[in-house]
Amino acid sequence: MDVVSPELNSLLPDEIMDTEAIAMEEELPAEHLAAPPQPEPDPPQVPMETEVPEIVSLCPATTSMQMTSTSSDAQSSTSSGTQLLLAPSGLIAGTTTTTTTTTSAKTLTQNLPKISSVTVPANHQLIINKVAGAPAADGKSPGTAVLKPEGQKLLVAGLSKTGQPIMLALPHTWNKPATTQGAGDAKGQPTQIKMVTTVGKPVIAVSSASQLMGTSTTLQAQQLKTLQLTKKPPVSTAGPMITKLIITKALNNKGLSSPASVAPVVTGRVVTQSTPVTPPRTITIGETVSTVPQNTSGNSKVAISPLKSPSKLTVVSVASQSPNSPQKSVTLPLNVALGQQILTVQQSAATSPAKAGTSQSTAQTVKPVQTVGGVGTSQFKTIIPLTTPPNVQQIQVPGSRFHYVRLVTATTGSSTVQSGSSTSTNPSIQPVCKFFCAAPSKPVMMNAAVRMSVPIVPAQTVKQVVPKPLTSAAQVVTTSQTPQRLIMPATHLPQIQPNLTNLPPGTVLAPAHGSGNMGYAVLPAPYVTQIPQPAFVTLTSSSTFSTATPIQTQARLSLNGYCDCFANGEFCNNCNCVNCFNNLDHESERLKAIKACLDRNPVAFKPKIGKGKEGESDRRHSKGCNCKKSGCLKNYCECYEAKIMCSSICKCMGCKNFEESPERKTLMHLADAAEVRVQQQTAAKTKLSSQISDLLTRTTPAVTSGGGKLPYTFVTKEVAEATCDCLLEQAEQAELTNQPQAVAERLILEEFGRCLRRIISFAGKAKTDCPINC
DNA sequence: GAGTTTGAAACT
DNA sequence: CAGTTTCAAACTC
Repeated sequence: MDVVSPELNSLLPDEIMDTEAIAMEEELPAEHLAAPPQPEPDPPQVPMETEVPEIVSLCPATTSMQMTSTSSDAQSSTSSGTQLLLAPSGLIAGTTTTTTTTTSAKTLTQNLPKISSVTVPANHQLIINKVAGAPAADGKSPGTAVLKPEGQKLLVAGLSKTGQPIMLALPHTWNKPATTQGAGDAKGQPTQIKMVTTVGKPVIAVSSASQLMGTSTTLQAQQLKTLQLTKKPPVSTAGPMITKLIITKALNNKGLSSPASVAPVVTGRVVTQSTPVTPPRTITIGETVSTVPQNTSGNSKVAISPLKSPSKLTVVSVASQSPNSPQKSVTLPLNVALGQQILTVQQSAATSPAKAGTSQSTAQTVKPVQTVGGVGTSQFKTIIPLTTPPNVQQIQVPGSRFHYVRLVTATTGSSTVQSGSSTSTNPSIQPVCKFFCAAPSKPVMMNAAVRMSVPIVPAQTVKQVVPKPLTSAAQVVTTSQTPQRLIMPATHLPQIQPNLTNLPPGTVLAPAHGSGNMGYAVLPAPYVTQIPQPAFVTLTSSSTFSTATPIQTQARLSLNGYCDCFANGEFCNNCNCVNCFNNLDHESERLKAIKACLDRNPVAFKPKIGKGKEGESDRRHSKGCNCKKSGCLKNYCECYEAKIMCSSICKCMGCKNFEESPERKTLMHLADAAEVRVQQQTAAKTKLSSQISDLLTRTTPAVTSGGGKLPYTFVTKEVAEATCDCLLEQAEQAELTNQPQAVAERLILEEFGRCLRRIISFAGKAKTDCPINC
């Protein structure tokens, strides 16, 4: 039984479709299959505190990619290929999903070949191991079972919005990308990553041979669809290296009618059936002959969409095509209509349009590749070109909230990624920017919404691609909302882990031009704003990065660690930096600085506040504070600032920021009291305003109804005299009774009030009785 | 708003 | 690893 230990899972981001666990699983020796693996000492990464892409799919970035729509078992196309099957994911995190996950998992297992174990760790990740020797066909074979006899692993990364578990099947041949990275990957052994959902419908598989071809057939609207991408690396010694990307997702398109049921698919096979709570999203896959002028021989465009924030669009472009490979023109416009979000992804090859797949794109045609699941909100679809796992590296940089992916391929093709204009309203993404310069956002609450459009093209391939209408074969990636985006170097970083699922919402990845490794960039919103025009972002290839090239000169002025914008992986925007290099104009310096920072401190960009170990508080400072004078009771202390107590890892002196600290309690009480006062004051003001407003609304109509000015009309000389008489009478009575002056004044004022009420009453009555004359 | 204090990060 | 320097936020007046 291969199970991710709870402890390990506790260290993993709940909301992340954790592929890291996958990598870890792969590292485990075979003998560990019988026993739960020991968690690694350190969490693979700090949990992202923001959104998590619902689904991240990768597309092969090498020579060719094909997309063809097939039935459920179409994915089992070419033999030795790396298959990635991504199932729709939705809300992954959440403690409340455990039950559902378990139930769904059980359902799943019923249709799967003998599964030795089904475990649902705390983070809702489930790894299912098939019993060795079970009569299950090799997953590579077309139409065969997903699980391999050796015991293929299925990882339930989470639950989709509809509650269906997201299964990620790991091939035994899966190798840790970091170690197997390399264009060669001469093993020639297929690597399969299959993410499936227990709920789904017949999949539309897209398979291809060399170029990204696509034929997508919409079996049913709102059906689960699978996109299979096949790619062949140009260099393969042991045989054709084919990377297949199969993405299956039950799309939840609110705008569409909900299907009665959807058949889940595992590698093209229906695993289970269940009735989705919500209608699956539908992504339209439109494929047309590439007509957009592009320099790149082949490219794939992938859009990764944000999780929580509907406004976020992540675009990952990674397809590279070898010049020698047969050109198969494929234009794959993907129209994703998700509420207000429309995502269009195009993939096209330069030549041979005749080979282009014929996928009908309709308004409801949906592209399978995407995912995203915002928590409880309509989300984007994330489409990520997939490379073979070994060629995928994750760069987790700025803050836990941003993850970068580096895809390394040996291809020379360049790719173009384009993102259309988008309107964003959400902000939940802004994850990280603890001190986001341009926005007042604070660490945990980042709600800086940024509208922007990020066209990206590979360096040296700068061509403008005009976003086209979403209608059919639009060849742009459009999102209604876009988030903060970061740009990261495609350098080879040791800490890079293959985890494309951790791509932050709004992440835009694009391949860098040039042969060899491909670079990807994540562009922050500010970055876009710096683009004077719909220009394209030129991405720097990894080759430009030299080892440990600290910025010692001017770049350091603003690219040092002191800049919060930089520390948070953001471009400076509207901040007060002097000689700022943290901008587009100094992209290379910035990238080098990032590299230098990461060389010094691999976790430099990770969030400081992460999860504590099991049994400890959920949140704790990752490094611990080092306060000496503040007693950890001032905002100088990062722990205190984060509203968490100091932990054992803190090196502070005279710490008073612990549970039983009287000083801390006092501060807390004072803070609470202050807050209560503020609330009370606010409430009082609100109430007073309401009363005044109410008084005006009640009295005014009686007095001024009909447009007349009754108060003035009825306060005649006689009325005034009568009122004065009443007041005098009241004064006399007070005097006769020897009332104190204060009491006398009060009685007089009360009498005056009564007089006014009578006047108003008469005025209103007169108005009603004689509306015309009055 | 200016000056001081403070602690993280960079640097040596 | 420890000490020093730099820096910007937090804090005080």
